[in-house]
Amino acid sequence: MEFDPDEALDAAIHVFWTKGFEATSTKDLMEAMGLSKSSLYQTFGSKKELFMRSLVRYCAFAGGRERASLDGQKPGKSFIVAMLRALSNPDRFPDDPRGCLLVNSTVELGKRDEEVSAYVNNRLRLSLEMFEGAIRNAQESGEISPEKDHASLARMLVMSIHGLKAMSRLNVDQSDLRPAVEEVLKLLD
Amino acid sequence: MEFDPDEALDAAIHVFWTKGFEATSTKDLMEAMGLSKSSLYQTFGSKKELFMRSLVRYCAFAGGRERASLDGQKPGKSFIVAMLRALSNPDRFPDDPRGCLLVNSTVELGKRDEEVSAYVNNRLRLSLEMFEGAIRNAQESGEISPEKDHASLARMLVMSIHGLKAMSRLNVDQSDLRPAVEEVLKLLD
DNA sequence: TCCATTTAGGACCGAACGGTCCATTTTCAG
DNA sequence: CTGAAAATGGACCGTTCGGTCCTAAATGGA
Repeated sequence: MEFDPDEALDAAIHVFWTKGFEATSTKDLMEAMGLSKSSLYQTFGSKKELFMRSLVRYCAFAGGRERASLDGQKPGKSFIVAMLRALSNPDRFPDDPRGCLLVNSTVELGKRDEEVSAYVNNRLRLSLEMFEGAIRNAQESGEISPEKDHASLARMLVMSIHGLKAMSRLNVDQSDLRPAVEEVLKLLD
Repeated sequence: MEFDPDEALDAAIHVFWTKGFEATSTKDLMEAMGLSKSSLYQTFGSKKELFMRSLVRYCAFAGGRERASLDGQKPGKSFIVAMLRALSNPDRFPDDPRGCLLVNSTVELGKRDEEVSAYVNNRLRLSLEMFEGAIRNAQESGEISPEKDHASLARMLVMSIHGLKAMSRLNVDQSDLRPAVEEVLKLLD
């Protein structure tokens, strides 16, 4: 039976997401992915390579639902609001580890691994550009005051998301974070 | 020569802060603390206990300078502003790892270690209460509109700090984060 | 059916892990 | 100076780490 590399990657994502890179052992990965050690190394080369593949695949899907809901129209204020509310919704994927693999990786490996650092930096830039674009669109359509600084607003949004996802790693009542996000969204008014 | 346990702890803090718990080995600790393995285990029991001691000591000092600058007066809006600006100042301690050991520990261990999780939760509560108190003080003195919700504002501040510290782990230009913090501070007006 | 490719299983590797133990040396107070 | 306490270095422990390799079994296309 040929295994599906994407399914296997999804399982790997889940493990790395939950435990982090260092605390995940090859044994953890074999069991979660349902692969023998030989197949694992044959297919993915090394733990680190597998991690990078997982990270890339994770990013390809993260936030995809919200982006998809745009359905071709230009993102504006309502897109930003929907995105942040969705991110602060604890029931988003009931069975997945809370927090964000990208944020986790930033904190765990950002200072220690060049490859991860470079990749995450790139994703960060894309994310910033997306929000900047949405803010500018909203300014053109009059949803957001044109006097506001779209660059610093976008950075503020990205920073808030990082805070949200970092705090989600605690077993606190997630609903406590929604009002905080609502406060942040007031900056768009 | 008797060694100073506090100095040794400071060295341990530095290592855990930089590398995280999992990626720090006993060898790393011995070298950084200048202790033999025997002395290390004699004095601190285990890697985990040493980590907890480090975390507690870190917390005893983190933000202490700003709290000290209060000099007895009740914290208000200017305290909050000063605190967030100080936290977003990359040159705060030139030689220490960027980011925050508490936030790092939240992300790395929050979901996986009960003891760390409980401690960090407690710290979080204290932090929230401090900001809530400061906001209420500022509302009483008229610095902040009394119509604002001090609870969600405080959560928003704590969340922003988490975001700031998480993003600080990347080798990005730190000065990019200051405008984001300034945006957040506008919510206090 | 046959053969080449995949996959599985597990033995095996050296290194590093966290941790223990003890004999020796160093320190310091009386 | 002396003796107890503290610190050291290093041997040693079992386990696990990431990773390799080889053989045997399963698979699927021709």
